[in-house]
Amino acid sequence: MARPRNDALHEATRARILETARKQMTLYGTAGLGLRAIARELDQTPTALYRYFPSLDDLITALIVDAFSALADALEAARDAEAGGPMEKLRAVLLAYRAWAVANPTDFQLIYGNPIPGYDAPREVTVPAVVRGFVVLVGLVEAAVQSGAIVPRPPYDAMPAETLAAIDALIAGEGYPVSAQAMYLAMVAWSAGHGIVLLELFHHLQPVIGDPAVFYAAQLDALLRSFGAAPG
Amino acid sequence: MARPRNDALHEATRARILETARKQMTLYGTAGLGLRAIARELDQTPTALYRYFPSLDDLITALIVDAFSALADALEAARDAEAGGPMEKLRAVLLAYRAWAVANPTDFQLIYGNPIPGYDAPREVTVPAVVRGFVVLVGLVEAAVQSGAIVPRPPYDAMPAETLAAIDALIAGEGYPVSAQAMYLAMVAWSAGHGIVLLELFHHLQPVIGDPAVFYAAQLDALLRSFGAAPG
DNA sequence: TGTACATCAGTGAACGCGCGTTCACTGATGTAC
DNA sequence: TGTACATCAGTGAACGCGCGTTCACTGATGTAC
Repeated sequence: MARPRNDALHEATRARILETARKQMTLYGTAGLGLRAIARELDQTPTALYRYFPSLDDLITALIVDAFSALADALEAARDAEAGGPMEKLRAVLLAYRAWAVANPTDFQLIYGNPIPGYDAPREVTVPAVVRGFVVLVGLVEAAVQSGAIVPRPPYDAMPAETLAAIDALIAGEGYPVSAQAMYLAMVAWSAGHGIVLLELFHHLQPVIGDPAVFYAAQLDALLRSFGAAPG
Repeated sequence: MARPRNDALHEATRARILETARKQMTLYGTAGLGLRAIARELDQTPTALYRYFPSLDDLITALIVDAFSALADALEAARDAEAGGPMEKLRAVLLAYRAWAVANPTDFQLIYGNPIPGYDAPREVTVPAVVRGFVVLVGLVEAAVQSGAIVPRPPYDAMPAETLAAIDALIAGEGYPVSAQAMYLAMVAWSAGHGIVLLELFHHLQPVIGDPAVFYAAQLDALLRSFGAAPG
């Protein structure tokens, strides 16, 4: 080939486009994303972007995958930075979940909020990205169960038979090396944190309870205490 | 006046417009709402809608207020239909919260999901609509506390000092006839349910735990048990 | 050392589309006199 | 009983705008010979 593509430069421009897209998204919402607006901000022709993304939908997919990866990075970093046992690491990871959402509200809306009209995420590329973050959570719950930090105790010592059957089927089907109880408690913790984060993000919490960080930490500690151990 | 406006007819047309808007919203998302698209669906000129709404933003505001009202209606109906004590009524209301969201996913996204790009909700009209639903929840928690069905018990017997201060300030400022503890527990229950509902709405729950209704009911019972009483 | 040329990043015009809102209007209708 | 007219619902053309995507192109650049 007579003129090889400068991969480093190409990648850098691609990153600049995504960065600008993220900025636009912050200003105009996830549904306000547009190729022309991004190009305008970059002082470029709209058509120039087609060198980097075959279509707007592909650009959105890249944004989504990046967001899931960044969230997973944050969760892994929190886990590895915490020196304590699995219970303390679990606490750190759930705190990091909220922290990331608050620091990156638009990215959080992109991956966990309303779908973008006319856009359909290709599952084969987004699902692995979701799983990576969830694995951090489940892994720590499993470790806490193994170490005896989490002990079966009401009301979380049992789960509905139907729920257990679904989890068992998933674990068997995908070959995940975790117990059904760990996966169940991970979902319990995730959904609990998720609810607070979303209410905070759209300002439904603050008028009542003040600082959401305090409220979130209190709920997290209450939940972990119910799981069988006092918070670290 | 020579030609009085037929108020019933006018109101009926207004309702038809809102109904069509809701249908469009279901198909194309909350951000896909458009005056022209609604008019097209109604076989009318876009300008005809200006007889009923001064602008698209006013139409969206009407949709939001209606959605909050419908949700509050559903919660009140669930409370009044349940024959048991405050604890049973509380459980019924929280089940109704999820049921309404699942039955009206787009309306739920409209009021609790991503904001619509370029639209700003007028707080003086939306805030009272939000409050009406929340009052149902807080009222029942307060009644349960009064009746002794909810008793102070770890981990929900206390709350952070900062949270208590914020809630006290709100209660004093607005003159709500409830205790801080009741308002706190209402927020705890709301955010817990909210998280499950949103994960279910965007299909993050189903691949793991199967039927969200079962999971939701189990979490609800676990929470109410922690509040101090066995579920009805 | 010089040159042909494949490939690169990016341009500029154009396509067909949908959008919210304005304006001047049309025809129907019910009331006041 | 008849008529003028204010108000109604709705029309149709037009405004200026932004959108994603196509197409043929320009000029630079680095390699192969």
